[in-house]
Amino acid sequence: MGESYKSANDETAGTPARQRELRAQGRETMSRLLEAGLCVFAERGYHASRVDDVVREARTSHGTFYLYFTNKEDLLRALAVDCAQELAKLADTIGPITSDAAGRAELRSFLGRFLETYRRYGPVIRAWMEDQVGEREIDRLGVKAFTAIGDRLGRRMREAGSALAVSDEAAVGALMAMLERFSYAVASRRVVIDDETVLDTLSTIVHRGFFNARF
Amino acid sequence: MGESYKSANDETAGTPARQRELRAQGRETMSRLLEAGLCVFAERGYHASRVDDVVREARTSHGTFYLYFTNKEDLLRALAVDCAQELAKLADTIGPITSDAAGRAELRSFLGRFLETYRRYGPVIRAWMEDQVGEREIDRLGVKAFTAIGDRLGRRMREAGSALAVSDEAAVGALMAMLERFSYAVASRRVVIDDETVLDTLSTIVHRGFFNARF
Amino acid sequence: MGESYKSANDETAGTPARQRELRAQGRETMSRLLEAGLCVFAERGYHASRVDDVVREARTSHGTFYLYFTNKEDLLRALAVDCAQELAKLADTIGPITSDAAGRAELRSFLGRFLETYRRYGPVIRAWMEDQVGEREIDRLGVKAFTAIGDRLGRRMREAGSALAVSDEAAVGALMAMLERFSYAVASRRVVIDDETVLDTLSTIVHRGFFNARF
Amino acid sequence: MGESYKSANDETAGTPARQRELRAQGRETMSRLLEAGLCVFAERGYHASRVDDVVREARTSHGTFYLYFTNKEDLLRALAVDCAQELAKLADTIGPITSDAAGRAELRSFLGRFLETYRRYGPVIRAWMEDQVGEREIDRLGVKAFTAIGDRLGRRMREAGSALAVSDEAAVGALMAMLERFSYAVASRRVVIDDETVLDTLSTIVHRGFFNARF
DNA sequence: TATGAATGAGTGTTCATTCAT
DNA sequence: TATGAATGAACACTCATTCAT
Repeated sequence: MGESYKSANDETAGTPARQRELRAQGRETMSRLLEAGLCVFAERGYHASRVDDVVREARTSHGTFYLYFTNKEDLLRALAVDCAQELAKLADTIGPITSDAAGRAELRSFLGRFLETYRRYGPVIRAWMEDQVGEREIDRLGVKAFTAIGDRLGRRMREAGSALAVSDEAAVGALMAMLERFSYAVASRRVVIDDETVLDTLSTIVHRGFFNARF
Repeated sequence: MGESYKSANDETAGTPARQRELRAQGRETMSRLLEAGLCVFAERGYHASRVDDVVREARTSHGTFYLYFTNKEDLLRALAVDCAQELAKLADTIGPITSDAAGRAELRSFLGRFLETYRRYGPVIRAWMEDQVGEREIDRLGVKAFTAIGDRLGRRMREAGSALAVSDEAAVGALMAMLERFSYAVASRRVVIDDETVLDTLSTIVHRGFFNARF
Repeated sequence: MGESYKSANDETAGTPARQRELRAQGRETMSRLLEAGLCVFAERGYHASRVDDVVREARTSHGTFYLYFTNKEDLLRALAVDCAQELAKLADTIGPITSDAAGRAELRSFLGRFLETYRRYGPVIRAWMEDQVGEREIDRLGVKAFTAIGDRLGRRMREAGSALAVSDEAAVGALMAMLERFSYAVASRRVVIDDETVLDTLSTIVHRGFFNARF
Repeated sequence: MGESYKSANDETAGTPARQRELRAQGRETMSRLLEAGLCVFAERGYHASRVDDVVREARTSHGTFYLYFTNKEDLLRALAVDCAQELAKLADTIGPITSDAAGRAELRSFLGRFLETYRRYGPVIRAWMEDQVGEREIDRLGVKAFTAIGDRLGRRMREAGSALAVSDEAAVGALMAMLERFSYAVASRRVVIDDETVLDTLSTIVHRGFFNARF
């Protein structure tokens, strides 16, 4: 990833205050800052992260940071744009999740990709879920991205004939909640279990709980 | 709740630096501060909450706060002690969750109580789950409380013959993750669904996904 | 000592804001506060001492303190009055310090009494010497007391024919400086030497340095 | 002096939290802060000095202060390092103090240099002697520096055959006490006497009292 | 394009003093 | 006479942001 400086013109996120055109060196610096943001936010969480930490991680200076981002939130926004894009792609790849073994495989595959995405964009997703963002616009990106995935999963549930859940909305909400928080636990090593086990267990549970699995 | 000033001697949490004897007025003020803490933390989250907000909410002064708590963290600790106690009680009440309708009823009842507890102590639980606490001791309280519930639920799963989950630990982790985050979504009105629907849906899903429900 | 509550009417120091006449219980409380002041000031120094410490030491309450003293400084003033009185008495007892053995004995005796006084009133004297007092009046007490002793010692020097010191004023200043600070070192156990040795050494040195000792 | 930013690497005192490389401007600011510290501490004493006073004196901002020192104590530490160094140098220069006129001249010269050092570093020395420092490490610097001078003077006393003082330790203690406190009195203009007179008087007295002077 | 330096509003905490009972 | 409770001004320290080079 890390191509937000390409989409900068469209989104006005992660755009240097004055300059638009970035040369090689500029792109390199910005990329380093984005990466550092991801890294520092992951360690401390967005709120507790200091611009100072980011700058040190990116081996650049305070002044330089504000050459590329108007403030700390702007860095988050840039990352959020990338993350939302990634999640949108992810939503598109969710194939039919049938009640049989094939459905379970599809589900497992999706869960794996979600976990992977969380591994990279976890801090952004956390900021969304933990309500750390003070700005509508960024929040909206998250809501939109999660809604896209949730809607798709909801549709797949209905296709699977999983009518037992009283409320689709509640079911989808519960599923997304579990996905997000458990991914956090796994990605942050709060829960230490190898990925295979995690995915096996999770797909089984979700398949049975939400997708009417038969076996 | 709000009786931490009773258990103060045992726990030394939420106790004025020098173990003062509190009279009626003092107990009243302390109780107001605890309540205000819960309220403010719920609105803004622990980290973003200012001592100033808490004292304004409690209609008292800045100085008074430090008469009862050594610092902001100490207030959190006091609340955490209460919360942990509540959760411990909750863990004890989780009866057998069989695969039949009775089991589902038991599960639903537990989920309802959990949600209720979350409604009161949500901010404390959030602080635990979102890793906002800088202190081991407080964290330990949370880990212990959640472990107690998780262990109990895990035992109930095994009793229900729900052997399909590859890893008990992963399953319990996923369940707790869903419980915590979905309760947050519901309690904070980020997801707006009436409690009955939430509980119906959740108990069905969890019953099927984790407790081998037959129907 | 501790009779400042008797002289209260004359000095208006250490006098309760409203009441003048103290009954037995009142005198007892005030005395406890004075003693506590001495004790706490000695440990932490006047400036660093908290009213809270004094009150705790005197096993009484915050409110009570302000029943007897208008503020922290007022407590110091009360002690300063006592101390000044003591030092004045001390000044009167300084007999002729001749250049012979008898003079040295007289000197030693004075030094012993000074050290004793320092043991009790050290913190007050420190406050004077370290310029911790923000109030003219209290300062004046100290200056007056020290001047009285210094004058007397100066006279004894001249009587001893110790004309070698170029400036009487400077000599007296140096002597008082040594007395005060060395007493502090000894009384506070920063320098750990038994009193006999201290007095032997000091009297010898001072006798030779300031009083033209022959032997 | 004021070269603590040079010795920063060795001592880690007075160094910005994160070891920054200081350019000309930075060094200039730091030097201004050190100078201001000396100035303000001298006026009010270390304890009573406010960081605010220091930055006002240095004509800089509150935030800037914390760019160079982690806290008020750290500023004191930086000054203490410089002061200790200066005193160590001073100790090395104390030549033999014989009982004759030459010895008196040597003594007078030392006293002059001590007074000069006190004029600059008085507040630091005061902080040491008045026990205002809450930190072992800084204290140790002072003890070490004073011990070095005291040891040297003690040796010179013994060389001078001044065996009359019962206890070397007590004699040295008394001498250092006098030096410190009288220097304070002179440097702070509490005692107003011109330097020549002070030095003449002091050297005579000390020579006779401690160094067995013959004349 | 890069950087070290400077800033000041915001926040946590202490403590002398006053108040109500 | 005694006391626990309350207060708020004063101070230390942080950190996002701006500035000058």
